[in-house]
Amino acid sequence: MRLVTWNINSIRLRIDLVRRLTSVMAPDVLCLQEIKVDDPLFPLAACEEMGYPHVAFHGMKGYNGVAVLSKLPIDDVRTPSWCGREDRRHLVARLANGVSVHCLYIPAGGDIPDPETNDKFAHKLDFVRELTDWYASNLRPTDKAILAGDFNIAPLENDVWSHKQMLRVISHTPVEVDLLERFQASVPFVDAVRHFVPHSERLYTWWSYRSADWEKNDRGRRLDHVWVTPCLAPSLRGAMVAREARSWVQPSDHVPVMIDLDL
DNA sequence: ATGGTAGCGTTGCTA
Repeated sequence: MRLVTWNINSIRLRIDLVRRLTSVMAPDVLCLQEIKVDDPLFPLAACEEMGYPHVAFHGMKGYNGVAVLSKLPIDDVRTPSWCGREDRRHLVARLANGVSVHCLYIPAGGDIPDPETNDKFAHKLDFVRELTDWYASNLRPTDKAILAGDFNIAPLENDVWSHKQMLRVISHTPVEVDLLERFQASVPFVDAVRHFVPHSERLYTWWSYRSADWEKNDRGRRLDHVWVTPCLAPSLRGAMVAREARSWVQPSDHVPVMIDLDL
């Protein structure tokens, strides 16, 4: 089974890029974040035409929103919400092969890395704490589950272009990296991409729209992740970050992340 | 220290 996750930054504006991705990579399951569309306007027919008859989506007008496109039947869909908000950042699709796919979009957290003065950062930290508690009590290491999405946190030194300069920049601050590590340890999850790419190797999935010449400067961050439960780790066969998608016409600022499993 | 771009949907919010 091949799974790809991608923060698409508007599924309607970039539906042709979704088409390009699915024809090039042919995932069995595609997790999308920031679809930025209310459910009645979701491009369901286009997804079906691409070969994904099973689609679950949970969107809202203008912001956020997540979707799972699948070639395999989806037996059950859940859309948890956190911190008392209806943010539409989380969708759990149970596939007919017994694997649960958890599509997740963790809040970015704003600019100032202080939860006392920045409500968005406080929300991000609370969001991860609530996820940690929920997964610790609801998911076991023997459950077949994949957690994929834009986590908006780059945990490792080589997940950012400059560890030292990023320590005070939201996405790489010690407090959120520590919370993400606790979250990962709660099940515990296996980082399916770093399973194949050594920690000593730089790896990014996001480059800001604001930086000119992103490719030359390469000031990226690894914000997008795929984690699997321990029982799926022996089935992992490969992982890849589709960096070339950042050069596509009118690209997302995130690129697709892929894993292959032999179930 | 600052500002840079993009999307949504109307002009400010979010990333």
